[in-house]
Amino acid sequence: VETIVRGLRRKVAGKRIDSVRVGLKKMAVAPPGLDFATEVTGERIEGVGRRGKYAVIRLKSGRRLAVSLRMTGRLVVLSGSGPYPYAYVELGLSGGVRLIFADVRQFGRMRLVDRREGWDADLGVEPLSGAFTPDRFIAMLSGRTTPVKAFLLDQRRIAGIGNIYACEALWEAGIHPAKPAGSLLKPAARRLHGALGAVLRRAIVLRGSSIDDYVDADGSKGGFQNVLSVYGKEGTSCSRCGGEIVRTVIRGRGTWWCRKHQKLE
DNA sequence: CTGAGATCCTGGGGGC
DNA sequence: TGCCCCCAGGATCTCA
Repeated sequence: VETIVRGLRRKVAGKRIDSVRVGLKKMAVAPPGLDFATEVTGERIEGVGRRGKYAVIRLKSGRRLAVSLRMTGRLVVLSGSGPYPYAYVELGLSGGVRLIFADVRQFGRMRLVDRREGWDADLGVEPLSGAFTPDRFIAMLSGRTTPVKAFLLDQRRIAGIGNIYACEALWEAGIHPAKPAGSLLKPAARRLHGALGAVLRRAIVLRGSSIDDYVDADGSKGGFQNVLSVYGKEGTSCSRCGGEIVRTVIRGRGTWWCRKHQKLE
C-alpha cells in the first residue's frame, strides 16, 4: 500500500474528479443516504496518504476516500480510455487520466469518509512510526494469550502488518508463530520489534510483494516476493539454518516457519 | 473486553 | 485433455 500510495500521490495530487463511474455498488461506499458518485464528482484531490493498509485520498472538501485493497485490489492510473479488467470504480480526472479501482475478488472497498468521521479509530499504532517503540510493543504483548502471529495481524493493535510480513518477521526473529504473545521474553520481543521494522522497510524499498495480483499505481510488480525466506516456501530448507520450512494454519491463515530455529520452547 | 470462526469472491491449481 | 472441487486471504461480523 505504501508503494501504491507513493505512485498515486505523484499522479493524481491536485487533479479534479470530473466524472465517476461505479460499476459495482458495494465497492464504492458513501455515508448513509448519500450517493457516492454524486458526492465525489467535482471534488479535487489534495493528496494521498496511508493509514495501516488503507490508501487515503484526501479531498479538498476535507473528506477522504479510504481505500482498502485487501488481497487483489488495484489502484491504477491510466491515460487511455480502453477497458481495464474488473474495474469497478473509475474516477475520470482532469488532464484526461483515469484513476481505476479494480478487484477481481470484489473484496476491496473505496469508502467516502466525512470530514469529522473517525474512520480509523479502530486502527492501532503505525509500525514504522516513532510511537511504536520496543517498550510499547512489550507492553502491548503483555497478558495476551493469542498466538503471537495472530497478534501481529490484529489491525487494532498494530496497523499495517499482513500475512507475508508477519511470517517473515517471525522467521527473522526466530520465534514460533503459535507462541502465546504474552509469553515472549523481553529479548525475543525486542528482536521481533526490530525484525518487523526491518522487514517492512525492506519490502518498501523493493516496492512491495507481488505474490498474486499486486501491482502499484504504474501497474508494475514489486520485488519482495523474490527475497522471501518462508512465505509460501513449505518443503524447502531454511536459508539460515537448513531446517525444514513447514506450513501450518493459525487462526485460519496459512503460516510458514522453520521447524528448526523457530521453536515453541 | 478477548478470542475464535464464518463470511465474502473468483481464478487458478490440484486431483482424477 | 477436461472437469470439478477447493483454496487463498483482510476486514468485518457474530458468537461464546
